[in-house]
Parts: sequence; C-alpha cells; structure tokens
Amino acid sequence: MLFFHPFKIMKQKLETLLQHAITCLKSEAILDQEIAPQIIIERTKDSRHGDFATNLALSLAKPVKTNPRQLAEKIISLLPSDPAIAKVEIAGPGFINFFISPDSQFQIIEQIHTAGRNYGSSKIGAGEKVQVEFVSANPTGPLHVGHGRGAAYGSAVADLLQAVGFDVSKEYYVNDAGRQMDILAVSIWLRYLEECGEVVTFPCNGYRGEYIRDIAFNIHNNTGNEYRHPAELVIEDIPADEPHGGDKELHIDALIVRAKTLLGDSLYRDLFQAGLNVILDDIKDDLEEFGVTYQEWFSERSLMEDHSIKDALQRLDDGGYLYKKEGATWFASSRLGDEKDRVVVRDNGQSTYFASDIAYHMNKLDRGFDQIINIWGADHHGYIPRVRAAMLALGADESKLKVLLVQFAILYRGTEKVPMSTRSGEFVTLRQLRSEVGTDAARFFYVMRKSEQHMDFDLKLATSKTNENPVFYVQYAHARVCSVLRQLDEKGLNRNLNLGMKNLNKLNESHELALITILSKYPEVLEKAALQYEPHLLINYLRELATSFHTYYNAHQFLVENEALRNARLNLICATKQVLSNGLSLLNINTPESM
RNA sequence: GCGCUUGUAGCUCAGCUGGAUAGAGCAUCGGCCUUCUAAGCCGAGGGUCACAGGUUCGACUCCUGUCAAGCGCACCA
Repeated sequence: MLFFHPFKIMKQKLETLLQHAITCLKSEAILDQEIAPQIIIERTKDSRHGDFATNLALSLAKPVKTNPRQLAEKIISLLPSDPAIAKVEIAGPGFINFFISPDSQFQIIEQIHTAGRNYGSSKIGAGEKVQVEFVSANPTGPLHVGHGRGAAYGSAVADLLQAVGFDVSKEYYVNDAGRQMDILAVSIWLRYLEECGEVVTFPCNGYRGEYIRDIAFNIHNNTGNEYRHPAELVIEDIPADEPHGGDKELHIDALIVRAKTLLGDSLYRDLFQAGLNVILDDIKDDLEEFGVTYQEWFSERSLMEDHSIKDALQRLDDGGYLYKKEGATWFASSRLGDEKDRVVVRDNGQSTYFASDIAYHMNKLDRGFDQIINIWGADHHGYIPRVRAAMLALGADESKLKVLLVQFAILYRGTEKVPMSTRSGEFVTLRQLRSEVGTDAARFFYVMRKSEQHMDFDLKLATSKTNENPVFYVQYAHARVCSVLRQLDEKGLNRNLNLGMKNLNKLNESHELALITILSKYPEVLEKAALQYEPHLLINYLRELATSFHTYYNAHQFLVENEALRNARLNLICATKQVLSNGLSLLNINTPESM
C-alpha cells in the first residue's frame, strides 16, 4: 500500500467507534432511530485538547434533550477500547477529545521514510482530467509582476492537483489575433522606420516599451530596408492623434490599415509574426526560468484558421441562442444568467474576442476535461457570467468550469505606489523582480497570500538583502538538518536507521511529540490545499513545520552520546527534512543543503 | 446606479467552511552563542475581528442592512 495515510485511518477508526456508540444510544432508546448524525472529527488546535476531537455530543444534545457534557460522558462510556487511543476526555462545553497513543504516532516517521518523496501524495484525483489555464497574457510585451502572481499561483495549483492524483494539463492561451496584436505590429513598424532614418511621430496609443525598439532594430539589421516606406506616405491623410486634437483610436486604426496597404498582406504578416515570435519566446523563457512549464501553448489564431469559431457559433445558432441586430450577431447570454446579451460578430464581419473564447471553451470540452480551471486577473471577473452562459449554450455541464481570480499585486517602492501600464512601458517586469529578489523568494512571496487577497508587494523590502523573507526561514530549517548530518560525518559517527526506528519511543520530549504531530498532518494539508486551490495553506504549513523544527533544534542536542536516542532523533529530523523537501519541491522552490 | 472582491494587532497577513483563551511575521521592548549554522530560540506589550441588527447551545466565520477600499459594467482584448 503505497499511499498509506495514518491520519485518515485514525479518523476512520474514531468514526467507527463513535458509530458504535450511536448504535448503542439508539438501542437504549436515548436517541431516536431516525436520526443519523454526521460524525465530524477534526484535528485539535491545542495539544492540551489531545489529537482529535468531535463535537458529536454538542450536536446531539438538542435531539436527545440533555446537556452536552452529560451526553458526552454517556458516549464515552459506550466507546469500545482501542490500543491506538491512550485517553478520551470531555472538555469545554462538551467536546470529546481523543489522545492518540505515542506508539501509534511514532509510526509516522517510518511512513515518511518508506514513502520518501511520495509522502503526502495521494490518488484522490485519480481518473480525473483537469486543465489549468493561466497567465495567458497578450504577447505584446514582457511579463510584468502582475502576471508573475498568476504564474506562481497557477503552477502551484496545477502541481498540487497533480500531487493528489489528478491528470493535469497546464495551458497558456496565446492571444495572437486581434487588434492589440495589430497595434503591436504597427508599433514595431514605426520604430523600424525610425531605424531606417524616417521621421515619424509615435502614436500615443502604441506600445512604447524599449523592447519594441530592440525588435525593430533586429528586423532592420536582418532585412535592411525591405519594410521601408517614406514617412509622408505613412502619415498621409491619417486622422490626428489625441495630443493634436484627434482621436487616438481612430489614429491608430488608420495606421494599421495603412501598414497593411503599404506593406501588402505578406510582408505585414511577416512583420507581425516576427514581433510575435520574439515576444512569445521571451515569455516562454521567462516562465521556464520561473519554474513554470506548460503542456500546451494554444493559439487563438488557430481557432480562426480551423473554423472552430464558425463551428462554435453554428452550435449556438442551432440551439437558438443567436440573433441579428444593428448589423451585428448577438449571443443571447442574458437568457443564461448574464446581465446582457453579447456581440459575437461585429457589423464589420469580424468576430469578437468573446467568440474566440466560446470556441476555445468548446475545444476544451471536446478534449474531454472533467474540470476546466481558468485563472484570471480579478479585473476580468465581469467576464465570468458570459463564459458560463456559453458553456450552458454549448450544452455542457457548467460546473466543470472553475474560474479562480487572482488580485493584482500592488507595487510599492517604500511608501510610493509604482504606476503600471503596459502601453506606457512603465512597468516592473517579472524578470527584473526575479533577478532582484531571486526566483525562490518571488514564488514563495506570491503564493504566500490567498489569491483573491489584494497584495502589497514592497519592492524595496523584497529587494533589500535583509532577508526578512520567510522563504529563508523554511529553507534554513532544511539546511540545518543537512548541516547536522555533515557534523555526524565529521565526528566519525554513522547513522543507524534500524536502531533509530526501534528506539522511536525514546522521543518523548514535548518538542519531539509536537514535531511528529505536525509531520503527520502533511498529507491532509496537501489534500486540502489542492482541492481548495489554496497553495498558501501549504506555505503556512511549511512555516509551521520549520518553526517547530527550529524550536526543537534550540532546545535539544541531536548528536548525543546515547546511540539509540541519537539515531531516533536523526530519524525524526530526517523525516522533517523529507517533508520540507517535498513541500518546497512541489512549489518549485529550492532546498539548499547549506546557507 | 448595478455587480464582484475585500475590511482581523502600528504594518503585512493567517484563522482548518459554525467550535474551546482570535494567531503568525515584521516593527517595539527584555533575555539566550567556550555545545549540531544566532538567516535561530525564549519572553513581554499590542484587538470593540469596519459598524448595527438577526439566526443558535456557540458567530471572525452564516443572513440582512450601513460605511469604507479595489475592480468591473464595449460591436477592446
């Protein structure tokens, strides 16, 4: 039995015992036969309350019409005895507290040793295909620190799900079609023309980042004047830009049209593609260096090229969900919970971004995923009802769709808010952040907070080398165990695994028992963090584990004279090292052997 | 105006889906290195859980209302 979880077995055992007591209560006519109480067994917060507790007496007090403490006493008297349970107590208003026998607790150390890197993993998600789509930033520039949070969170969620047995596929939706990409192409073209020596005024709505100049520079270097046209022709009869009393949208749209006519379809496409490739490659490298990898990079444009959009719209039409109004085609999403209907084909014949998204979700459904998880920036929350409506209209079970929102991190430099806008080119990139604080710290920091929580990210603090960052605290615990093992070696001592396992019962210091209890919680923490999509629970756990270890370290010497005790302690701290390593690795954070 | 999210220590955040005395980290103050790394440990102070009602044995947690902050309400993506 590879995935053996003592805690689960313990809970099941307690449940069986309590069930027995309930049956007795019924046969003694204390409890009505009809009532089937839910037995809830939870971990205690405080070790003085034992290891597990149930509120059964509290919830049954009313139907039984007696006070909870009296009932608890009765229940306890009806419990069969069990060697794994050392003590049962009544506490507070009527809780029943269970104290697990130490022998039973010690088993966990052997479990961890046997399971190794698999300790904590499970199969609860077995047989279920899950897709996690995240980041999916427009390939119009480098990723910034806002995307970083989505990347860290999304990959953590996916990896957690994988660890508990789901068949997970990570995917990036590439918005390689649409107006924003045209604006990118034009921005590159204009910078290119500047490289050629033409004098053009850059549109206020264009992408102004330095990376655009780099791309233009390279294109000019590689292809010479192939894309060159005189500036006069480029701006001839173009409506004025905003600073000159015009409309910036009209201005840039006219420039797009001009670029297409002057360059022709083929050259325009080449330019467009060159920009896309450079930026997308950069994003891929960036994410990979951040420890984020994907199974699939899904192209929006492919949905147009293989007629998926047409097919999807056809399906909506077949269901009677499409209608024409004012030259456009509308999806009657308001009939399916959206606040109003949405355009899917504009009056100029172009399909909207939403139409692509409908096709994309149809494609996801067709690929047979049981769960479709979309991780979006919180600013897109208004978009959820229309996608749900699309799922329904496509005849899908909309509960398959889960949208998890990530609040943007608000950047500060000290007390000063850092303004961010991709267009203005004024942003801190993920790459900058990583090089300043390190990948480990960045990942840890991002995932440390609940995803829907607004997050203040103080660059000054994160970039300062003062190491207030909790990631070091956890890594340090791991490094300390390694250090102890090195010391063992230096002292010419050997580790005797079996001797240690035989003497686990010598671990009776309160610090040791506390540490063992925490180690035993890891599988349930992992399971919960995965099923609730809350990786911060894992971080919290690792911090708690590290604290417990550091406390123990300071209170007791591990490398003691007594060989039996020494090896028992070594087994305990090696189990700790294993769990720290499992947790950190899952989050793609390094586990240094020395610091 | 409508909708979504948030409001917990001076600051940044947890709080196991309704349980026991609301917890960490940072900051402040006081202790601990001839002993396995002091990036550590121990202790102290600090709270009307935004506010007001309600539901029940029991509410930070659920319901209603109010206030405050962020975001969204396109034939943009």
